[in-house]
Amino acid sequence: MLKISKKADYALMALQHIAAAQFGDMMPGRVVNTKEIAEEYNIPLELLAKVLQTLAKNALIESHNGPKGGYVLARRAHQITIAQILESIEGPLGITDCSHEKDGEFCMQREHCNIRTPLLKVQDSIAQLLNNMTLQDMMGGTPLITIQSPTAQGVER
Amino acid sequence: MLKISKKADYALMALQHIAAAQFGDMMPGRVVNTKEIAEEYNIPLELLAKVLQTLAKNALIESHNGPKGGYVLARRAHQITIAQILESIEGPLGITDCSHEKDGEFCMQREHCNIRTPLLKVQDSIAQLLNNMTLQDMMGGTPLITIQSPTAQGVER
DNA sequence: TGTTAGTCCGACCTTATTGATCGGAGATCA
DNA sequence: TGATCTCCGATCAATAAGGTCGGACTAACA
Ligand code: FES
Ligand code: FES
Repeated sequence: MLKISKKADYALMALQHIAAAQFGDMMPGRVVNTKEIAEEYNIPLELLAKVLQTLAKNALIESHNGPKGGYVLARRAHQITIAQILESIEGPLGITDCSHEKDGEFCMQREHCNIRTPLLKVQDSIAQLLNNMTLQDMMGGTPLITIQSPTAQGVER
Repeated sequence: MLKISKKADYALMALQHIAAAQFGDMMPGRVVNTKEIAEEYNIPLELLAKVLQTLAKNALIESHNGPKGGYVLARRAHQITIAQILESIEGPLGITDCSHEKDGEFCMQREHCNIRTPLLKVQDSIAQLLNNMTLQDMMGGTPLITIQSPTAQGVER
C-alpha cells in the first residue's frame, strides 16, 4: 500500500553511498562504480546499473566511463531532494492515475467524481514532504561525517 | 509513483456516496446497493462488489442481504479515517516492502541499510496525515449538511 | 600506438501485482 | 412456498515491476 518500487529504493541507497564516499572520505571527488555498491548492499548488479543509468540521464549524477570510471554526484547533497530522486525513477508523483489528465482524456468518473479535490490535497501534502527532505537530511542529519553507528542513533532533527 | 490502487479509489468514492445518501437524504438509515453506485460513477459492477465485500469484512460498512438490500455505513462519517479505508483494501501501509519485517525474515540489505530510518520517518508522516483525515473531511469540509440534490437526482431510476 | 580490460548503455525476457470477471450461496419480500 | 434480488468466494486476463542479456564506448597500460 503506497509502496515505492524497489528500484527507487536502490536509487536512494546508491545515492546515499555515493554522497558518503564523496564527502566522507578524504578524497573529495572520489569516483564509485556500480560493482562496489552492488556488493556492499547485495543488490543485483545489472539492475542497479540500470537504475544508475536513469539517474545519470536525469542529471542527478555524472557518469565517467572507462577503467577506474564510475559515478559522481552532480550536485551537493543538500541540493538533491528525495522527490527528485523518486520522480527520476518512477515518473511524476501521482497519488491516483487521473492526477495528471493527459491531453483531454479524463477518466470515466471525472464528471461525478467526489473525491478528486481532497485527494489532490493529500497528494500536495506528500509532495511537499518529499520536496522538503534532501539527500543530506537522509544521511543521519550530520552533514559531512559518515554515519556507521551500530546503536540505533536517533535521526531526530 | 506512490499511486494508490484503483480499487482503493473506488472504495473512497463508494463510501463517500453511501455517507452522502445516509445523512444527506431525509431517510437517515437509507440502504444503498452496489448497482446504484456502479452506474453513478461508471465503475465495473462486479469489481465494485468485491471492493464493498472487503469493506464489509473489515467492519467499515454493514451489508443487508436480500431484495431491497445493500450497504449502510457502520460508523459515523467522522469516525472513519482515510487510513482505515485504504488499509482495508490494500493491506497495511508500508512505504517499502521491508517496513514490516515478517517473522524474522529481513531483507538482504538490512545489515548495511542506510535509508531505513529516514524512510520510516517519511512513512510515519504519511500515516499521520491519512489518519487525521476522516471521511467527513473529504465530503467538502462542511460537516453533515451540504449534501443537496445533485446526487439524489442522479440516483432516480 | 595498438591492445586490452573495465565501464556504461540500450533492448529483451520473466515474474508478481492489479484489474476485471464468472457462477454459486444466502436471505428477504410477495 | 416461490421467486427474485442481494452478497459472496474462486477464477482468469492485463499491466507493470523486477531481473537479465549482450553490445558500444572510454581510458589506461604496454
Ligand atoms: S477518479 Fe478521476 S477525477 Fe476522480
Ligand atoms: S531496504 Fe530493508 S532495511 Fe533498508
